[in-house]
Amino acid sequence: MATQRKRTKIEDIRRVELIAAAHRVFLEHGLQGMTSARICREAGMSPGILAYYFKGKDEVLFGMVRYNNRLLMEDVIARLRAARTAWARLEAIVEGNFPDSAFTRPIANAWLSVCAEAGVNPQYARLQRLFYQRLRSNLASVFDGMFDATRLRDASLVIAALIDGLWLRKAATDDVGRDEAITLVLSGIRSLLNNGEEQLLRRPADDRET
Amino acid sequence: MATQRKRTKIEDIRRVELIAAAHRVFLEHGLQGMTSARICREAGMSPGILAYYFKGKDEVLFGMVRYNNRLLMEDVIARLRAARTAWARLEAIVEGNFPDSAFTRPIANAWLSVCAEAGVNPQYARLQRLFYQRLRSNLASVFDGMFDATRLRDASLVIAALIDGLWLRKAATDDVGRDEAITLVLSGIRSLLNNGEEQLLRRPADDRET
DNA sequence: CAGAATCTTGTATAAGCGTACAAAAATCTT
DNA sequence: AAGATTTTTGTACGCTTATACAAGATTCTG
Repeated sequence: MATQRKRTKIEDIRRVELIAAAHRVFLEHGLQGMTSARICREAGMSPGILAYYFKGKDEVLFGMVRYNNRLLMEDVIARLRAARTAWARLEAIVEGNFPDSAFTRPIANAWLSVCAEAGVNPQYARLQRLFYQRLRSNLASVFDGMFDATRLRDASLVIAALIDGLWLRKAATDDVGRDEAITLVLSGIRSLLNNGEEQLLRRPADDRET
Repeated sequence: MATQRKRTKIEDIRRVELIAAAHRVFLEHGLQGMTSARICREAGMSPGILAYYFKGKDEVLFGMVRYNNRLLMEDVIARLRAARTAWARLEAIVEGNFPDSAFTRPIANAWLSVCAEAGVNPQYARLQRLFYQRLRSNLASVFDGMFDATRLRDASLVIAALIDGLWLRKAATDDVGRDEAITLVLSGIRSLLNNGEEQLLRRPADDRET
């Protein structure tokens, strides 16, 4: 029992350290350059350590993606809870997709390389789909009762596309800042809504675009 | 002279064949899985042939990307030339970004992997930037005299983001068809324009969304 | 402080990659 | 057709990678 407790503790510590190191390497070198050796070196450990705590490199990677998604989602959920109007909830969702000081070129690139890998590795594709479903259900919670199913779908598609497209742009040219990206998405959404749902959504004009 | 002509001919043939084979491999296995050996096997030649006609693998790759970009752009330019109204020109640009029967998951994925690589390889990044500049100058030609610089920039950003986002979505979940994607982008643009530029752009209501 | 369990290291292995290159085959020249 | 040139082949080299594993270091137990 005592041994059990200690073993578990160290094991968890190392796993977290390795995942954190993997995350740093990931952001710096992309999915491609995230090698086992580099992860271990970044964590200040020897090359073989990774195989001791993880079944393989993929396990580290999935752990990392899961970890980050959870952080992101917790943030969005917290913001959603604090929001009082429908528009504020929209803002929360959008801002949650551009996490504070995480809308940077390296991160955009890293995320992009995961998307690219998802096309080959079904495991990644599953994570990707989960991500989209969550965004869509968040949006559904805002538009609940305002839109019919097809209009909800269209709106979700367009909003998701806007967000993803701006991330992609960030990765490519890095000429859009976080605040500008959020403003663009929100004003895009406003345009969509003003074009037919004037009465459905409480007018966002009384809010600030921040 | 005769030798010159013949040599050049064979050389060009092989280069084209290899680029075509590279393209097929690229679509099937992604940028990652596009190895020299596979390209040669796909072309029905021996592994060493690639080094004979190209300086390295990258040269094949850049040739491939350039070739495809040129095809795409020629298509857009032809459509633009045929368009008579501003809205028709917009349609041409948007449709040109969803080439006929090329809006498929494998292609979306392949394109995505190039974007991801562009974050590491500056050569790719250059191609990427050229691509964006062309889209932007095309859009500028439509909005010429209607928008000021900042508004043009915003519109270009949003439209490009919409297009890219839908491609990314295609790669991830493959739940959007080509026609639907075009419709979504065009109606998104319409919303944007209706929200302040009613008089500037000839009303698109008299056009069909096709 | 032994002895055992746990943790860590460093290296070895095997696979896959791009590329170079000698030799073989094909083609052209005269 | 013989010799020269171009084209193609197959292989081999060097490098990088993930992973396995024996041996050493550390920590816990009694």
